[in-house]
Amino acid sequence: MNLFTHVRGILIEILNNLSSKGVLPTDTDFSNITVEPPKDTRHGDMATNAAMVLSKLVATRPRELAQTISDSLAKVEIISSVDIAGPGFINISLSEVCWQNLLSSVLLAGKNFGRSNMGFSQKVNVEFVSANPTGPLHVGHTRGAVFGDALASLLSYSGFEVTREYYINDGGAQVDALARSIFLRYQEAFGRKVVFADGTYPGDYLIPIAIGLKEKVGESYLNKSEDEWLPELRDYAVDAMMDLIRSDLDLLGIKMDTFFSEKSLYGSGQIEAALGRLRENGLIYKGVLEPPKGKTTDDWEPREQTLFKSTEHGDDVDRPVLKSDGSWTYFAPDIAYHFDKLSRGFDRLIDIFGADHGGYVKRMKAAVSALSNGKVPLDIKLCQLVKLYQNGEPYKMSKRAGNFVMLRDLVKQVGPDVTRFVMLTRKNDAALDFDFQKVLEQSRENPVFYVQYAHARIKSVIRKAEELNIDIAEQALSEANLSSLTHASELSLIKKIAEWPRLVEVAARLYEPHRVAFYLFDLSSQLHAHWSKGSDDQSLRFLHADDLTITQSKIALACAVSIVISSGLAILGVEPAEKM
RNA sequence: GGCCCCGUGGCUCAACUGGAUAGAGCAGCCCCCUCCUAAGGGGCAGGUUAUAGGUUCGAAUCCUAUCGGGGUCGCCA
Repeated sequence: MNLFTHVRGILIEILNNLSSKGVLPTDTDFSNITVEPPKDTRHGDMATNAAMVLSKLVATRPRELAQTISDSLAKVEIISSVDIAGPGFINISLSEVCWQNLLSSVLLAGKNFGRSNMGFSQKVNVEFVSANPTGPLHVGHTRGAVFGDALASLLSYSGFEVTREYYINDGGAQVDALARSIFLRYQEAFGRKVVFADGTYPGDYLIPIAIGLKEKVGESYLNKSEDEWLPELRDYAVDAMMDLIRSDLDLLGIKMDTFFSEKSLYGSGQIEAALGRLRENGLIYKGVLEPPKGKTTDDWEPREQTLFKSTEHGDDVDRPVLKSDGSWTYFAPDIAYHFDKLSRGFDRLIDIFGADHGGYVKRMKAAVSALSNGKVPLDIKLCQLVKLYQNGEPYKMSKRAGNFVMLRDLVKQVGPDVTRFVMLTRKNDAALDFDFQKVLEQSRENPVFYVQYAHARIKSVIRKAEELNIDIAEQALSEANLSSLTHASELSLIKKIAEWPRLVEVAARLYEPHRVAFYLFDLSSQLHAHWSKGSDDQSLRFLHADDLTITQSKIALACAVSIVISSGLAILGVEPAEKM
């Protein structure tokens, strides 16, 4: 349960009451009235801006209105005190019993504490990674992969029906280049000398693929012309690359629900159908674009093109859908792909792009808006670059030198948990520094270890409690007598736990899984602080061999913290540590 | 030049999308293990939120301009 929405409900009831008494106008909009934890805990447990928001409507001073509202709030059973502060905040404190009861309900809910139906089972499609099938994933893809997967988990935790999807760019010329590169390696496997020209892929990862090809087709390709082997080899190549990519994703624990092939859109009439839909709405026309403003226009020539009128839907310029040779631009199958997503009945679409694709955001949104008549929102989250460091020194990657750091090498070196957590400790639209050494440090500077250590400490005392014959089942703990949990440090730990459902809601609404990581760090910090207080004040320790009732109540608290930590880590895709 | 993102203590970042005295970690100084995991905790110090205006009860957050950093810019996907 979310105590904040509960108290907000009580508040709204009071406000409705004031409406019917004529103190407030009838049909007042209460939607921007909030009940939130105050920044400073000395201000109480919760604060509402109600009086400040509403005072304009009734032409009274905020503090005066606040008095009226707080008179009613003070009568509510779970509320222990109400006061008015600053420009008209109403600060609310809840009774100790209320917090103790909350702890019980957390234990009763177990790992479901924090889940919500905020999404109303709406169908959401999260498209992410979608790397070109020309090689294994590298670090550049990793952030988007982790972000998309965590966002998908977060949304599904919040009651959305989520599909994880990968768009395979297997339609373009790069697949030909890939096939030719494999053919070179294939010739090499027969001892021939080969040269990798510009535009081919010289990476070692193609060697085993070519050997596989040799085993499959023998010598049969050696003396054939390109137009004979190329069509077959294209499919073989893409399949092989997608196997590589799938196994890379596996290393991070990412399972896609759907792999959607760009190629499948060609020759099936789907691109024509999508563009047909736009044409019906009068959004396809032939015209000449203006040259880009201010940019050097040496090679610019006015040219008539088939254009999508994306400016009708918020884009800056209209976008071409046909090349001069009559084939589609990249954008055309992308429109068709999103049209396909719409036809599959999703209520909202989310695309995760690298920041270098920021220029496509407006046109893609325009396309979805046009195709769905503005009914289905497309949200595009951009992931900024990851800068690699080795002991504080920038780690240089060069595509030409071929020393690109691969996802699998990264994960092999630091492990999937560290990779995932660290990638999520920054907002998606801020650049991220990733230092191979620092992420393995075992200190407070490393959030992964800090959170894991908190969890391991809790698990350790729970194991010891079990040895004292305490029933550590969540059900039993939820029924324990918790009235001894009255110390400020214990109550503030409970209050931090109580913020979890609200935090999840905010993070899900804003598509910001990093908030989960920061919350877990905060919660762990409080746990560590509380733990240390046990050194000065024996009564705060979790284990009391001479008083099992007290011990049980303390273990209930510890257990609730571990529940929230593991739920949060589960959203991030990180395994909680039992021991360290 | 157009568009998008970013600018917060010496460093790396938060700030519940407009709330109260802007919070953490690192680095610096001081302190805490006969005691559930010190891989931890407590304290001191450090800020005109790039700059200048504006919007209002109230701005790091919204608007305008300027400066600085990154990305991107008509048939490459």
